[in-house]
Amino acid sequence: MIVETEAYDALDPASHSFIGPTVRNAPMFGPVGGAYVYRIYGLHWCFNIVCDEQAPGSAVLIRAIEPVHGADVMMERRGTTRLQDLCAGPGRLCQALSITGALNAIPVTKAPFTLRLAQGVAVVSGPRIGIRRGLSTPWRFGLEGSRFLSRPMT
DNA sequence: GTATTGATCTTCT
DNA sequence: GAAGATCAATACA
Repeated sequence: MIVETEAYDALDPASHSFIGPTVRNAPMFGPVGGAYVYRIYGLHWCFNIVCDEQAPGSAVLIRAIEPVHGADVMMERRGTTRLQDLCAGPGRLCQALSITGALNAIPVTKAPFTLRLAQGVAVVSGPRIGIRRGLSTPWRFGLEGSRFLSRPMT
């Protein structure tokens, strides 16, 4: 279950789409529902879902998930058995779910992806993580009280 | 517990 | 050539 996200759009200086379409960020300007997967710091992958038909260049970074199914497989991929360390962080969840650049630009509405809407969850917001001061908009969203966030929402 | 640093690739200057 | 939507190991308190 997705428990933490961050929002980016083309008007946001911290967004990859801010500079306009390039080879790397092309999926952000592609069809809504597409995956945007990019490498960061040379070794981790980050997974976004393209959104907002009315505003090209918009996407949501998935920052943390709560393991509900297949924790055993995730532990094997991540090399840890600590539940809180499995998927709490954009790079970690990609390793846990085996998301790589091979899935870049693929619609998340098709295999190997499956998305379902969560029911009755309370969402809170806060400043984004890892964005330089002044650019961190309050566009981070998390499940209230979740123990599986990459960082507390405060 | 917090702080620091290395890993190592892609993109843009 | 520098910086980055990060993580894990290490050093120290």
